[in-house]
Amino acid sequence: MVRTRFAPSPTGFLHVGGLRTALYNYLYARKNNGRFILRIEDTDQRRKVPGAVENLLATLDWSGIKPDEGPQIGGDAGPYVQSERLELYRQYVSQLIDNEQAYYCFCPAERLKQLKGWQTARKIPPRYDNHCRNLSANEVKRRLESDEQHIIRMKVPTEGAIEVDDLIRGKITFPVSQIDDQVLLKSDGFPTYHLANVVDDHLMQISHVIRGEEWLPSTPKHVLLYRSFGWDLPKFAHLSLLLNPDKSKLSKRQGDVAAEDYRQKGYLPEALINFLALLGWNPGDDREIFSMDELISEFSLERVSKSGAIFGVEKLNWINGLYIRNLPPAQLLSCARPYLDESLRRHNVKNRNYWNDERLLAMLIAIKDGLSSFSEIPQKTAFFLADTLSYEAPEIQEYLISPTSIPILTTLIRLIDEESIINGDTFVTAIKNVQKEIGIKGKPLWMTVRAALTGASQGPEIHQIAAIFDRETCLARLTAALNYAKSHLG
RNA sequence: GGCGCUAUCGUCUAGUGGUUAGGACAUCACGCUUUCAAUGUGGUAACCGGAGUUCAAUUCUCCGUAGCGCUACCA
Repeated sequence: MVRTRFAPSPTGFLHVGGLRTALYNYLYARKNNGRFILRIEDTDQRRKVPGAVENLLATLDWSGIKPDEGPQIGGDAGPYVQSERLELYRQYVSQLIDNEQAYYCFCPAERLKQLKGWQTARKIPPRYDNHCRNLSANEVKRRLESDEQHIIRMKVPTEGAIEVDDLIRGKITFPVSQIDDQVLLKSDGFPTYHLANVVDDHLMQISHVIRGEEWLPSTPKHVLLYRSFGWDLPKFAHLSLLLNPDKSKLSKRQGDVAAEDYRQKGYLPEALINFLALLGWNPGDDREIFSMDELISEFSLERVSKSGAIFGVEKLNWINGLYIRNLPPAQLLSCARPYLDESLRRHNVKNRNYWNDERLLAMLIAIKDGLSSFSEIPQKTAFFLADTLSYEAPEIQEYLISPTSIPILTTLIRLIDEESIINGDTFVTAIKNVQKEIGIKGKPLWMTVRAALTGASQGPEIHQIAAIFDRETCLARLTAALNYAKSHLG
């Protein structure tokens, strides 16, 4: 039975790198008819952020990754929050103490700090000096009885090598002499990551540990722990890191790193997932677009690449745009709703009778081809919603403050005024009739109308715009532009 | 400093002991469109360096270089 897990610590928001790790774990479990477990690693009380767990769960849920076991859902191997498993770790660590594979350490933090300073000053590798490794049983007993503050350290062998067999990278050898006597239990009674993750992965019967590359160097420590306990090893797979455009580890400084940021910016979860899946994995052929179900049936660890990948927003934009364009109208409207509301709010639109769903959807359809994320909606819809347009841009004045603008607009207004109903077709016919009447054609004609209607030199087709506005709005805008032209042409 | 990982177009990547080194994004040109997009066609663009193995290395080996990670009572 394949069992994978995603084990974030609740120190903030869900990092997109973490989301990718979660995704690969999820895909691998689903692909192999296994189970995907979510576990919260909150063993560092100081770094705990209120609300982080809830946020994590919500964002994961939004992304479409659904754990089979975890906090809130439950499961046979719970609890799934490490701070609720303290007794378990204490129990297992005392087993190691009994077997002399771990020992009490009474070194105060101050001494360790000094030691480290001394070592780095002499450019020797900072290591614990095993000061408490060989304390006599009597001394340990005495100091424990006098309630001296202590931690528990793993007794790491002094020589030999640990070979880790990684599913993505192959065999990797680590000299054991490089490994410190790791802290297993902290003075506050909480376990360190190393202890907790080994105990939990074993107890939760995790078969494949798929995690970030930053864990590769500590894997031999974990292997040592599995051995000390006499447990079978899970399989390991270490994923490359996600990077900034300058190849440094993906960080807040250079853009958005929280999955939540992308959600807020109007990226569809399906698009983010699709993009993330391709960042380090490929199907072996030319396909680029995958639904979650398709990813599940195609995924394999063999096709995961070893090198770090830059999180390039350009391609995400392309994928997201593609997903937006393929959205059925009803979904397009519901996904865009928050951003439409923002647009309406910005322009202080009160007349929701006029801007009803039908009209909003038509507007959305008019602009959606150029959209790479929903957050562009307020900017792209501004000219539809604004009460008054600005004609100050040079490329607008080129057409409006021109000898041809007054005859064009005057004639068009008259022709439209004669129509009882204005839609895309009748509006376009009216423009063509302007051409017939006054002989102005081509760009000067059409761009003047566009400028008058939108205050911009580019946008959706005139046909579409006119279909969205009603007769009165069309007339009002043309008249406003005509007045502007008149006032500037003397 | 020590240990480890990684190295193909600007980016994500495919691939091979002999290939015109393939695709996608981005970019450029053209077509479509009386605007902009979307879309279609085409173009520019890459095997980190040096040795070795070999008839032949981008591919295998070693060395170097660079980038990254780890080196906490953080995960």
